[in-house]
Amino acid sequence: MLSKKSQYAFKALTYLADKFDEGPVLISEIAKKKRIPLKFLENILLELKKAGILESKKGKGGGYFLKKDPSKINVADVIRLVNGPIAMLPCVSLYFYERCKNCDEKSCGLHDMMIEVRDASLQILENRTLKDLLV
Amino acid sequence: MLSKKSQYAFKALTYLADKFDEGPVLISEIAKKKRIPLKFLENILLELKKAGILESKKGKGGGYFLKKDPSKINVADVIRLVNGPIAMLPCVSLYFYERCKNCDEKSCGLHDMMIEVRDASLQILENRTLKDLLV
DNA sequence: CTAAAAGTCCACCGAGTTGGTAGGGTAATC
DNA sequence: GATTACCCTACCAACTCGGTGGACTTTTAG
Repeated sequence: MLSKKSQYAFKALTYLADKFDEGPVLISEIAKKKRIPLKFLENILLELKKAGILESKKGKGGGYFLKKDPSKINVADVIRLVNGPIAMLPCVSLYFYERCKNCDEKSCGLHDMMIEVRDASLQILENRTLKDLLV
Repeated sequence: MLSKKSQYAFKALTYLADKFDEGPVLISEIAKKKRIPLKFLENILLELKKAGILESKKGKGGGYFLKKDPSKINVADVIRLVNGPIAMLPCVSLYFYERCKNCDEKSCGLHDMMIEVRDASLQILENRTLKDLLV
C-alpha cells in the first residue's frame, strides 16, 4: 500500500496540475480543498520541491506550483520518490535493489513471480503522467 | 513492499512445502536453514496455523507442517493474510476496501490507474500456489 | 524607509507500528 | 522426564503520521 504521505502527495500534485499556469497556489488552499493536514502537507511539498518537481514563491502572492508540465511528470517517479520501491521485494527492485540473504535468486520461485508482478505494474505506472490522472 | 514478516512467511512456507509429507518440521530447523529470527518465526507460524494454513504437533517428533497440499495454497491469500491489501490504495482494494475522503471515485484518474495495477498484479498472484514457488 | 503581513522553511515532539532481542512459564506428547 | 509447541512480558531502535512553534524571506502599505 502507498503511505498516507504518498496519497497526499498525489492529491496535491493533481490539484496543482489542474491549476497549472494559474500561478502559485497556497499550501493552505490545497490542504483545505484536499483535506490534508496542513503541517504534514507543508513537509510533503517541500520534499517535492527539493526533488525538482515543484517550485515555490514566498511572500504575498506566493505559494507552490509545478516546475514542469504535468505531461512531463511520471507517476512511477513520484511513487519512487515519496513512497520508495514499487517492487514487492528488495531483491526484485530496479532502483532499490538489495540482495536476498540465504536465497539463490537463480532458483527462487518467489523471486521470479515477483519480477512478473513488478513488470506488470511498471508497464502501467511508467507510461502514465500527472496529466493522465486528470479527468 | 512486503513486510519482513511476509518475506519470512514465504520462506518458511516454501521450506515446508518442500518437505511436505515428511512429517513435522521444527521451528528451530526452519529458523536456522532460512536464517529467520527464531522468536519472530514462532509468532508467524502460529498466525499461519490460526489461519488454517499450517498444523502443528507438540512434544518429541513434533513441529509444523502444511495443513493442505502446496498446490491448494494460494499466494494472493497468503499475502493478504500476513501483509494486508495487495492494492496500492484502500479505495481500490477488493478485500480491504475503504472509501476515499473528498475524492469522487467515478472521476479520479488515480483511482482508475490503481485498479489497472491491482488487476495486473492479481492476474499473476491469484493464479499461483506454493507449489509454483518450488523449483 | 520601515514595519507588518503573507508565506515558506525548518527543527523538534509524541503516539503508534514494525522488526526485532531476551526470558520464562505452561501444556501436550513421546 | 525430556522435548517441543504455545503464550506471556518487557525492552529497544527505527520509521510513519501528525502537530507545534517559530525563524526566515518577500511583498506591500504607510
